[in-house]
Amino acid sequence: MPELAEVEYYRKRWDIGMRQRVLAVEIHGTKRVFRDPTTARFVEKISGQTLLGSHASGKQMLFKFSGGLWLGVHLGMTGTLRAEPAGTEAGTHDHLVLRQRRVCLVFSDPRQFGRLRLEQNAEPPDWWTGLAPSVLSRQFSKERMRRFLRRKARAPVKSVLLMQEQFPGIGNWMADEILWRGGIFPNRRCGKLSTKEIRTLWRLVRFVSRAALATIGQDFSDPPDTWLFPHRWTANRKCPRDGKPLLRDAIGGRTTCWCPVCQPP
DNA sequence: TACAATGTTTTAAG
DNA sequence: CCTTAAAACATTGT
Repeated sequence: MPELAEVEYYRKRWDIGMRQRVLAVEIHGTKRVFRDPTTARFVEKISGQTLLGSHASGKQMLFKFSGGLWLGVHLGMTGTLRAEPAGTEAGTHDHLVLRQRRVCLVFSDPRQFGRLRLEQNAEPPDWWTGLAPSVLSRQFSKERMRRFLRRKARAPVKSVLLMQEQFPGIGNWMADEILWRGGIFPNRRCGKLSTKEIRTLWRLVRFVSRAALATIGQDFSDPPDTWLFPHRWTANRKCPRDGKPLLRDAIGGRTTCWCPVCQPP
């Protein structure tokens, strides 16, 4: 589920534990979310340390603890973060629980496509500092995006929007939203996009990201009904622009929803 | 029952 | 070496 704005929302769930010491750590250490050996081995080191900061970059999160500990969190498809009253028992899919005096901070992930990592260092880990710049930053220039699309000339634009190396935080629903707004058929090859369409895409990547952060990212509220978002999974899917039935099919290996009128092949 | 689910990584093929 | 497609991962819900 989590894309850019959902990740931001979940990141803030742990704010309540900021500057508070972690008294105990509970894990489901054999689960796939602990696939990095160092994390599984050292995660109990968080015990006794204090949560000092949190950051989100695309779909990645990094939590800073005293003692030079950095906890990396990726939510995969079904991961969530939440805070519960102290003493709450861990549920089946609560793979990491950080117990503090007043609350416990929980990472939960039924499908376990998510990932936890832990490093100890004075500086943030390399995997974090090497992440692609935010689509809302100045570094995400039209020129940079154009070069990327040219490199992916034979791939469907839908697949390319999901590539985190260029579009950090964009996921399945955001990609569909961007293409629907731009009137671009999701299976179009990137090399065939016009200069005008590329400019439109650039603008919409930023617009949808910004607007999603302002709604979902704040309080998990749905974007307005004028968006594709609330319509794309409903039984009787209709385009909010023209009322025509929305189509659904796998494009680039992912279920894609589009309007055949707004987004002709 | 069988398939699909807002994601990434690995593997294989071109 | 580069790009692209497909399978794999683990669980739940329709």
